[in-house]
Amino acid sequence: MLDRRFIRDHPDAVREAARAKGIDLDVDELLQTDKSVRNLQHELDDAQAERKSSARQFARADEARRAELRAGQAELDGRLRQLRDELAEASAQLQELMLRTPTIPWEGAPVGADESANVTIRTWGEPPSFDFEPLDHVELLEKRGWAEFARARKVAGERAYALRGDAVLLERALHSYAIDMLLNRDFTVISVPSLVKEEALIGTGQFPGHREETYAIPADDLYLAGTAEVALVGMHSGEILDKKQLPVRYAGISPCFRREIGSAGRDVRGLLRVHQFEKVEQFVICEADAAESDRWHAELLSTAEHLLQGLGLHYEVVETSTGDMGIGKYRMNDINTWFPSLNRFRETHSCSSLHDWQARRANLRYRDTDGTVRFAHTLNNTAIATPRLLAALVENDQAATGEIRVPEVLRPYLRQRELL
RNA sequence: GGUGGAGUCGCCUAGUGGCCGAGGGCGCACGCCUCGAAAGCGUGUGAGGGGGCAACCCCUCCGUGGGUUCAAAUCCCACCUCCACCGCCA
Repeated sequence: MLDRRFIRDHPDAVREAARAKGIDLDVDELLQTDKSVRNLQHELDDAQAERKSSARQFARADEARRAELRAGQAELDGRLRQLRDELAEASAQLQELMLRTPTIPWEGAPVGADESANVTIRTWGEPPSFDFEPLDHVELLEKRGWAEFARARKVAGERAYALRGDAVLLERALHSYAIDMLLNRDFTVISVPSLVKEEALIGTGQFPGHREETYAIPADDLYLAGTAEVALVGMHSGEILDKKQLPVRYAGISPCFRREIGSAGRDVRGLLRVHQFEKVEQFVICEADAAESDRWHAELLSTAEHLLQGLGLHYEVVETSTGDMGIGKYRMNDINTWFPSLNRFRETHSCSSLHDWQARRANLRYRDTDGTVRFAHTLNNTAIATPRLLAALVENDQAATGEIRVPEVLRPYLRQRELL
């Protein structure tokens, strides 16, 4: 969501942002609706003031005066009802438009319709070289008895999986490694609900745009969140934090659920795209300052890179284009990790700055040192999402025997074993 | 799942239809006093929207949404959340 005053003052910037992000939004309609909401509100205010003063006079009035007042009140009531209806309708229309209004993307974002316009800004490491024919993660996991696909799909359908044995320990080691790194950076570890209310999903911006991506539990009016960010924003929604509490830094842990409706039939093999996965998410609430926001963006990105560097995984960092970053993002950098079986990179991390777009939706504010109440900035980035990263790890670190060389950083979590 | 109780301005609390256009205390801020502080005294102390060059003014908000009434924090209904007990349960 944007500031209505900002939209009034900079309609061209909003128009340009919508165009760059490929969002269908009629800014003139938005401006007109905003104008009529304000006009109606003003009329209603005046009528309301009149009505209140009439009711106040009533108590002290004699019978004759009361009859007179009643007549005036009846007339006013009709007018009030009409104004309220008109205002409610205009407000609903405005809200609908506001929810579809994008953040203005940063000036460095490549302009383009989709991911083909993304730009690789750096790469780290080298693809591993093998003196044997490497297996893909599905073959490898099955060879080691580390995963069950057929049986899992028997109970849970397509894209289901079960991890077994050392694969589970390895997955847990990845999460522990990420959590410890974030703890060292003054993040607070927090496990959050995945089962969330609709308002939480509107607050983060998943709704109304990507409803079809989210599992719904209609019997209880709940949904399964695709990321811990939904609960983390929701938990602070409606709050006014003190400036001293900022920045809020969370390592949010949760199971994540995604319907993958837009990619039906793609990546159906293995662990690359599943409906249920485990994620440690980096999440920051900071003050509403572009430079501060930028610093945190760099910090979150750098932490994710450190994690991958520690694991010795080859990756690239991508500057995401306006058309690929989504409605609420100011800036987005994906990190794509190398998958030997695919002979290419696949997205394993996504680092996003939302500026105050999300905070406005969720009504998440803080009191600045001068006493002013402002909408905060929010940012998020993956720390570790498995099993996708687990798949990358086993593919990259496999030996000819099918054993896995454990990266040094994970050994403390695996009883110092060097090979699995 | 059942029964009972509760949700008021950061915190505690007053408030059972019009003097609530929300009172008091704590906390906080500023001032007086003081060498300085404490205590004491005084003043101030929420959010949103709108209008005005400005001092300032108007409207909305007492968990949320409806309803009754000329008038609702107060009465009625639904929902949300919390507490207690019973049942069930990892």
